[in-house]
Amino acid sequence: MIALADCNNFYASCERVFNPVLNNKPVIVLSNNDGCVIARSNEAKKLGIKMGVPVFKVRDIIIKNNVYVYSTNFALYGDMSSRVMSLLSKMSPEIEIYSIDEAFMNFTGIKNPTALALDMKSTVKKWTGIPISIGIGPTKTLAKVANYIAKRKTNSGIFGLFNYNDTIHSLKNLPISEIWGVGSRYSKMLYSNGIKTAYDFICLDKNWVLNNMTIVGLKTQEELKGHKKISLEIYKNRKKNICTSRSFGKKIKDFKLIKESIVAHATRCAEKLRRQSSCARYISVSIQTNRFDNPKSYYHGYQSKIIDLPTNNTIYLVNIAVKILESIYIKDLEYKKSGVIVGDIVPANQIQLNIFNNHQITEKQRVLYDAVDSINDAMGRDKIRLLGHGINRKWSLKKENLSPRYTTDWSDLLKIKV
DNA sequence: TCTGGGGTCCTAGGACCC
DNA sequence: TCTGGGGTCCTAGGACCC
Repeated sequence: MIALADCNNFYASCERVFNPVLNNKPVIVLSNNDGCVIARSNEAKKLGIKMGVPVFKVRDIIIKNNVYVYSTNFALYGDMSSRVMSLLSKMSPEIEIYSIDEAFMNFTGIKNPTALALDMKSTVKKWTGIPISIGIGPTKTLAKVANYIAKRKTNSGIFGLFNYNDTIHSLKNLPISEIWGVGSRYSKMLYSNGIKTAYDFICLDKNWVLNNMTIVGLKTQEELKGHKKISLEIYKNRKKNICTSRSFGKKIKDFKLIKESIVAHATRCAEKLRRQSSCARYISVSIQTNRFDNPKSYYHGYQSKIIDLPTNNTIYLVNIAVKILESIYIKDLEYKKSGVIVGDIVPANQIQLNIFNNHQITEKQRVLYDAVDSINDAMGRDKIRLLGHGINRKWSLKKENLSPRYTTDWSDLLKIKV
């Protein structure tokens, strides 16, 4: 048996933990740049605020109903997440942390899975203040189905698919679009073929699924039938790509400002590489105009380069990134977004040395980067940075409704009146 | 006026090799 | 006029996830 624990309305719940005024009130959290709605409390969902909707489209609802609005505060959410995950992993050591607010756990051999799940739920609530739901099933995909039901149709927040009849009954009531692994494209395709529920889907011929939805779709179908095809990944693997990108606060033409953003993104990528002790062999830079403007004039310039020797050297990566930027930048366009991706990542200690290259981090540079990284960890991001990074970050984003970093910054500790 | 940011996996097709 | 058969590697694009 596999269990899936999922934090309810995670970001909104994090805001609530430190501000009880928000209890029972509609709360939403916005994406970077205060652009879209990316989390909603149940009360906000009831008001009809949809996931991913641009804020300006629901402004009237927000004002009319006194919806509490927050900018993203990832320092807070990341810290709350690691508290929740550490509690769960104590109670169930075989755990795969799947996302910031979800974890799969191996419940094989557990005599009373429901009791364990209830215990987890109350422990997490007591120690962190975060409400969670847990679904249990024979496969990951069925655990997802169970979690879906736990959230919507139970009071306890716990639901298990333990036998055949329950499972069939649940699948008959599950819309095809809610299946893990079936997104908007496949839902549309399946729907137009008369497939409306998860049950309809498992009745389909295997070959038809393979031909129309590749091996990935077939795995999903098998998992829904109770056959394990997606295994629990307990051991953290290094990321295969690392991406840093942002929309600008406003449209930008000026090469200098765009360059500053690319320097900042490449710097961040190098930091992320060093944090996981790895090096990248490939780097890609992209710049885009606003894709919501006239589609004919939309420009998305991107280009990648193979690095001859894998590296996590900030200065080297920044230099390549800027060179790539120079070759994709077109004058007089108004840019809205830029990004840097590094990939083909290898562990730093497994690099084949090459005497003709000298951008490998030397001992001296390693000491330098260790110092820079630890100062920035302690004092705040970018306290020490390359000059090309810019001073004002004029390209940077809007964050108008930011909550304090209650758990990660001394100056933002919650104040209690005595 | 205002539209997120980070990932994964699979496939088809082209370049190249013998 | 006739024009093989087997590989590998890389990239772009498309699907998905939270």
